[in-house]
Amino acid sequence: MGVPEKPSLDGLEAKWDEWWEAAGTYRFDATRTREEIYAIDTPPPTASGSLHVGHVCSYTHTDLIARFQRMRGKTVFYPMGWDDNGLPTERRVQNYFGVRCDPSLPHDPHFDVDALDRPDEQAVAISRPNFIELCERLTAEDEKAFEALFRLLGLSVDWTQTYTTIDERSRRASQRGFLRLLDRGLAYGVEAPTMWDVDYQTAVAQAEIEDREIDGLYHRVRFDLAEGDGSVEIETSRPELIPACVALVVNPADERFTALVGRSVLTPLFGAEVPVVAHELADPGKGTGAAMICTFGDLTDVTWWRELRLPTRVVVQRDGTIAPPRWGEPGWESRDAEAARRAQDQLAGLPTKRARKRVAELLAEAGQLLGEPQAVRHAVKFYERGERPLEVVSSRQWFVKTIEFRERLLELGRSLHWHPPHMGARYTSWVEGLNGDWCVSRQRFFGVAFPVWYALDGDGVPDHEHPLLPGEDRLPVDPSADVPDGFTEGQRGKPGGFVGDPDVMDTWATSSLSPHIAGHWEEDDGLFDRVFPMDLRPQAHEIIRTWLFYTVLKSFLEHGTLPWAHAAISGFVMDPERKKMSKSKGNVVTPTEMFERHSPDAVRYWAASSRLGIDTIFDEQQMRVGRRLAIKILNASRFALSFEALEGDVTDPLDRSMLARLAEVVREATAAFEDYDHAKALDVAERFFWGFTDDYLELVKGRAYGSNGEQAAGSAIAALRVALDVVLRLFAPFLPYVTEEVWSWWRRGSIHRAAWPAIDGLETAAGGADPLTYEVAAWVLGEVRRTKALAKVSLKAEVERVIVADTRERLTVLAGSERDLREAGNVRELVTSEGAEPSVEVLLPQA
RNA sequence: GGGCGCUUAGCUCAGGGGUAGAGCGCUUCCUUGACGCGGAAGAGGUCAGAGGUUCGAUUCCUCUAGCGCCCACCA
Repeated sequence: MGVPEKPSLDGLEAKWDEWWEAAGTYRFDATRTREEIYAIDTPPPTASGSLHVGHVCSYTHTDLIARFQRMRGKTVFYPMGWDDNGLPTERRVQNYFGVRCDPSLPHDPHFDVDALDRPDEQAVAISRPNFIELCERLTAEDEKAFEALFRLLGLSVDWTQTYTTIDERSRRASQRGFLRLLDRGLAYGVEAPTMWDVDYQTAVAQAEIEDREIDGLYHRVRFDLAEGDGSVEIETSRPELIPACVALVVNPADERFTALVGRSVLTPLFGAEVPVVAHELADPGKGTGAAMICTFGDLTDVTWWRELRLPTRVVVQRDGTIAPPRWGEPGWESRDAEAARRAQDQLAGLPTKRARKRVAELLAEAGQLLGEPQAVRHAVKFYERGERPLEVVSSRQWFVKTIEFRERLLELGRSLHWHPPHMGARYTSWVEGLNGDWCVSRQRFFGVAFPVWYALDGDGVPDHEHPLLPGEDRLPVDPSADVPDGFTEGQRGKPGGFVGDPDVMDTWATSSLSPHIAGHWEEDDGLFDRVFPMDLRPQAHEIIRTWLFYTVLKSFLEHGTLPWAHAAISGFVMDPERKKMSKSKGNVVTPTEMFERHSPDAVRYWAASSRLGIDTIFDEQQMRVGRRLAIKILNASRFALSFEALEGDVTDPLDRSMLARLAEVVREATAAFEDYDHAKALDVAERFFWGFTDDYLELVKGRAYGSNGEQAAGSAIAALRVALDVVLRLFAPFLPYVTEEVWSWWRRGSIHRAAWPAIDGLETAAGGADPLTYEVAAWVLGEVRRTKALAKVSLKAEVERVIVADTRERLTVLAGSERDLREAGNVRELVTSEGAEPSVEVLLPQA
């Protein structure tokens, strides 16, 4: 191609992206063996959001590793997925098309959303398969935009390896995974109390729950003994649950209550006789030491209820309101059912928060409330997307066994290579804190359906104990549209017929199979066996407890192994005020803007200068530095390739010494990359490069022009070319565009398929030289420059004499570069003085 | 309440038992045979605080403080 007269960064992106695509530069080679493959479990970004600089940063980190591994000779399995499964997409489709999903509706094969008749602006109910079609249609647009942006960023993804988390392959993998767990008894369905969001009206898993501090009131309430005099006081922030109270609990070692254990008390207002029981989990230090057990106020209640085999009396309904009274019915016995009914009538239909206030008033009127309620701030559990506290609701859900494998899961966490290592602690603390099996069913619509139907008996009651399952060859199925073997569509919902399971899977049930989906599990065995277990999972730290944990769990349950060898955890991008950049905070910067202003190479430079696991400050200044580096590479390369004399053998001591130094740089950069420390690799390469242009190029350019004859010039030119070749390859993972551009001037093929620089070759070229010659020469030249700058004279200004004082060793090697040094510094005479403190005295002519 | 991480120049960050480092910003200078979308140089620091180990601590240990994050059963 030749060296251009005026090199520029403009237009490199379009040119090289097209070239790489046409040449298949980043195409995965499925014919290679496992040892020759580096497989990455790329995070699928959420399709209904938008990409911001945080994505740019973390995806760049992954790309650096991919490019390094590719240059080391690996064929890189670097797929891309789009996460279009789940609530964000569901809500977006509802708003965008004005529809809502009703899973009970049959699939309409002739459905046309554009022809929908919507006279009253009401959302139109459509079937789940039709709803999924709309989700796929809408997200396809986002996915195109995302791909364009990732291409611009220069990600070396193999764009023929893409998937979406709602596509057929993902649904098939999710359902297959579920059926296999079910078959082995590792997944099970059960009616049990679970955390429930009253607004979304769905069960949620522990991983989606977060604590939030809210204001509450402690109410001190008196429970009178059922027989004889006496009472027990308790404190509660949830008096509205008194009708659901089934026992009081105290610690067995708490002597204050020893005499009461085994006796009964009456619930205030409702007159239900409940026992006082003892359990280790009761904390003598909290409240009065005695607590109410309700069905269900929190997960501790569930534990007590289960372990103490207490009865159930549920008052909170699925929409978060208090149920109408049933006092007097079986299980709702009361000393005064009429009074209990009257009391609960005043609460029925109220949301818990309002019922709380009302109960407090009733308690006060009844004289059962002691003192004024005390204000407290306490942590309460919320669904991470929810607005009201979670309730514990009993419902039928699917679970995946987790708890019994806790020790094995902890072991697996320890054997995973975490980058940085301390991120492993988050996994450990999460697994140690798990309090139940993974609830994988959600009462939502857009998601992967459970491949399950239930036979209906003569009364139309589903038989949950014997689910009807499809063969794996039928997957994916939608039980709301497909029919179980041996039935006909006409039998749907009829006594003696069947119904489909209405729930969908937690999105993580799909995401946790990303290695399986990307690797075509059970569909292309050759491929899956070659890429799994994968080498790398890159991801953010906030989803260690979800995506990372569930992927480990699924891989362990299915294969007994870790899904990957390494986990690279990236930090957040913070704005200059140190707030996390996120769409909701309105402080996001669009990547496109940054690409236009600074170039993709420059943006990558900023991303690459931050290390894994560290939060990064968004810094445009750093992008300017990256741009400057890219431009410097263009110009220095052009210069280094511009000398007309013939390339010779590298014989000059300074040239050899520079190459010896470069060998050290390659060693350090390689070690850093192998240790997943890309920032250090960049730093090492960059440091060398700036010295190379400031010192080495200055020192040898006269000689390269021929000032000392052909052979001396030939040595310089050869060394320049070797060094440039190596430096470009060191920079290639970081600055793919500018390095490819320069490579194309004088080399064949793509630099991104070239070999990572080898130390051996450089050491051979250096002929056993020591880096010291280069170091001392650069030092003396720097001192000459400094003197001239301080004297405010041109760098070209002539120097009378330079006197260098140093050790014999350093003065000896200085002789090897004396001629270059005198020419570069325009120095008439160089004198040395052995033994003294190292110094350089620079004598300028008298003005 | 438990845990993890951070605290080094105005800013963003490296470093590591023995004169404290880089880039940016700032100031000054230079139109040098590639680079003004340049280049060179200068100023700038009790390495958060207190103890301890050591001949010597910014570095190792302990504690304290501040910041950030993760986890924790709502009495």
